[in-house]
Amino acid sequence: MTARASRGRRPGAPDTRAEVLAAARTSFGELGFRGTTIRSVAAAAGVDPALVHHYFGTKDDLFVAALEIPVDPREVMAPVVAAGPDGAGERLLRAFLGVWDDPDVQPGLLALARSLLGDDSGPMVRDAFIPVVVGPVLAQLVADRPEVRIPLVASQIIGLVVTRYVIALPAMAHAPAEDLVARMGPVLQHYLTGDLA
Amino acid sequence: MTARASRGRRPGAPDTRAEVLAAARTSFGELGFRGTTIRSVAAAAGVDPALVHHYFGTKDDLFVAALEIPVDPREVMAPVVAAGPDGAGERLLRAFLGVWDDPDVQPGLLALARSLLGDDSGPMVRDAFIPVVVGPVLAQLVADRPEVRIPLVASQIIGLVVTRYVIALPAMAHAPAEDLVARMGPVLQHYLTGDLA
DNA sequence: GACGTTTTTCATCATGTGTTGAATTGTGCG
DNA sequence: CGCACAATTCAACACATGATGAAAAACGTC
Repeated sequence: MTARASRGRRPGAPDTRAEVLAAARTSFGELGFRGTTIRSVAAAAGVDPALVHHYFGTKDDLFVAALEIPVDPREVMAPVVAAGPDGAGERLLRAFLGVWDDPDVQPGLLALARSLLGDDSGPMVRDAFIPVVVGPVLAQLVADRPEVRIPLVASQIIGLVVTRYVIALPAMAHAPAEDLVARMGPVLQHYLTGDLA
Repeated sequence: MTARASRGRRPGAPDTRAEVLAAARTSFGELGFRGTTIRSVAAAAGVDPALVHHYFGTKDDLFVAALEIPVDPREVMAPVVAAGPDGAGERLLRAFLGVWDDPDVQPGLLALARSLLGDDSGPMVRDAFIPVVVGPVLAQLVADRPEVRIPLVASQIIGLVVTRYVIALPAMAHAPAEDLVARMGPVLQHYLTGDLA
């Protein structure tokens, strides 16, 4: 306790730990969890594989560290839901794209998405992610029959994520966010509050 | 040529080869290419791993064998495009769901989709699958600006595939096909021929 | 019954992986 | 300087996987 000041070596001038984490993020985002190897991450960071284990423990630990995202979904969505259902489709999309297009956040989100889609984590996203995280937020925007409308909204948003970020279809990946808001916003609005046959 | 009739042993009464192929299909569909192991496929078929190699060669060969699908996309889509743009959204969706809901075809398609999404085959679907296979078909249904409309259609259909088959959100997975046609058909129609802001 | 062919298995190799623990280097503090 | 501690690397283990080639088992044909 008594001013147990640090002795010994200080963190290296180039923050190696951060470089390893960044390499892990992009690798997880591009190749998924199984496709990413500790050795390849270490190589990308110009470092020995054992160092990766030294900083982050097991591979799973490294994965959750790579997923750490400086964004609170509820905080982002608060203004969207606060403004009521009118025009919610476009605001929802704008907020969503704002987060995903942020270069600081995108690698982590991509890693999350890639693994949720690829590595047999169907149950994860089906039983936890959608119902617990995004479900309650969308529920406040929906006109009625949320059990029907929310999956429809999810389907269009997931399609957007896959085509724009995961697969990166040129027309989707390079389109300005506002173009997508204009084209897909009405569809989301329809799913949220429109007539549902 | 001269009635070189088969001598030796005949194919086993329970068609082992077919069982191995079926096991491979479901495994590739549930766990993707990387997640599937030759040993697990052999175990699921109650068979020695070497037998898998004996029938289908390498793991890649097994994969393409598992993808063999008794469906010609152009044949399925022909009536859809033949009837013209009116109501094409609903017809497109109906034909699509008809194929995917066929239990004979679904495992192979799932394996294909899972791997296209998961195993870093972005370039594959981006540069080959969409432009070559589905692009030309959709191009015949589109009002104008195909480079904008086709990706939008793709995004909604991919969202449907992911939520209904890959992730299997209950509301999407258990919905009767006609319900989905009624709810999402108009959206596809809008992407195909509607006003695009 | 004996041969030939196919099916099926056994034993094995080479490789890549996650992980670990000891050893080495480097830097600041007394 | 020399000590303490952190950063970093080396060497190696245990394990799973894809793949191979030879042997054994099953079955129809002559």
